[in-house]
Amino acid sequence: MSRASDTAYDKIRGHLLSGEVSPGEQLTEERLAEITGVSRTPVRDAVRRLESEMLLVRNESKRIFVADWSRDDIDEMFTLRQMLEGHAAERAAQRITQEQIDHLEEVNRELHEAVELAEPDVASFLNANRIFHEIITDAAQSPRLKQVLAMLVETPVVLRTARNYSINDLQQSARDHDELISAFRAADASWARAVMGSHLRRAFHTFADATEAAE
Amino acid sequence: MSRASDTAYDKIRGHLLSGEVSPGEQLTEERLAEITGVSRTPVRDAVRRLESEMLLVRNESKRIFVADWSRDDIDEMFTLRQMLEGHAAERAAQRITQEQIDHLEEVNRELHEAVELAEPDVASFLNANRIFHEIITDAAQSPRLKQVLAMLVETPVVLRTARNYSINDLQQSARDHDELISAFRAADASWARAVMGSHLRRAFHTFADATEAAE
DNA sequence: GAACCCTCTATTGTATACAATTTAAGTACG
DNA sequence: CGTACTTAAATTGTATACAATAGAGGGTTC
Repeated sequence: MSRASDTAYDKIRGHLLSGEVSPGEQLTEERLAEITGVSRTPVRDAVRRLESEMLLVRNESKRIFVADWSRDDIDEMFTLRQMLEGHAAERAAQRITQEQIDHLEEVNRELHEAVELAEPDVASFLNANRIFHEIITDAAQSPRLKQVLAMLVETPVVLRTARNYSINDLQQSARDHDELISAFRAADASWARAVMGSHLRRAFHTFADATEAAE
Repeated sequence: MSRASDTAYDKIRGHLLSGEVSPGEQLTEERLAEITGVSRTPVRDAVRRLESEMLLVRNESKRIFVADWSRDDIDEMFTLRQMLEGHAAERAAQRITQEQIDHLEEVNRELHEAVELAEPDVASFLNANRIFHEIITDAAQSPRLKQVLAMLVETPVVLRTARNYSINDLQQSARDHDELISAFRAADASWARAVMGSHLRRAFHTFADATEAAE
């Protein structure tokens, strides 16, 4: 994508993830154009992308709204990621390079540091976590799988809930990553898939627990 | 989508599936606008959709090309569909209505008729097959899953190869559908998933055999 | 004749005006 | 009152002109 189109995407996405707008709220192309400082044309491109990520939805007459995510929606999203990232891990175990394993270790070192503080640095954790999963997706060497997974990104509610994750949960997540790296080193596709599966399923329950606690 | 945008999508898609254009061939927005009879704006929307279906690809400088599919790409596509449609069948088994089962039977009757002729009507077969799978995806009641599966549609090469499928393969496909309907009637999610899995995996080998035979 | 630079052309990206459609608001009529 | 009809406003869709960028070709220099 191009410059204006990308900045529009980034700004709108930031807006949606920050929680400045509420689920169900209507947005118009014009208003988004004002916010982002570009014209409606690149805004429309950005909106299309955000629709495919389901951060925005349209009603029957094409008007744009901030998506609302039920607990079941999020459950289903994690289930799909579990299938697809499990498959990605399996493929990656057979294709990953030494350089990529080194990169995984480096990123996971940062992730460990972020969660072993007295007060965990959740923003750093989320960032390192995202990069870690991206490296695996790339190592799977399937453009189609990569494109499909791009639609299943973190949702605003999951990102905001992450602030309430317990230190234990965050550290378990880091240990899952350690084990994934072991599976990749052993080039054991089945192991990699299994670890990725439990990693993502646990992530859903961590989210669900944190949500209940907040209520 | 809107009128001009939809007609552009349909016409370009038809063009790509018909085989009038060859893999790797460059297309320009302007030329597509001429073909479709609308301006570049809706053409750009249509191209975005076809990119997400990977019928079109862009090079590093954003120029548009007809996608080229290797055998491995198609293998991977069927594998992803197997996972996701298997999941869809599982969910559908727990949610499908009597009306939807009736609809599946009606569509599959047409499919049977198309493949039990002396000279099978492949176009009717493909159409009924597509509708059959769509009903199941709808019955799964997961908007996200539906959106993801929309990216994994038939490819030009698979559609063109279908002309070479043997009568046996086509009839086995119809029998798979019969068994899926049985699984839905029994509301047996595990059975539905298993049948869908073997159905799609066999479909890949049918394609692969037909391709080899043609060479 | 090969490497580099320059210009011209082809192609995609952006802004904007206008068209089409949908929602909202009034207003008349029962 | 409320219901239906009419008109106005809001919103998205489309066309088009222009801007930005990438690619191709051609010429110059060594």
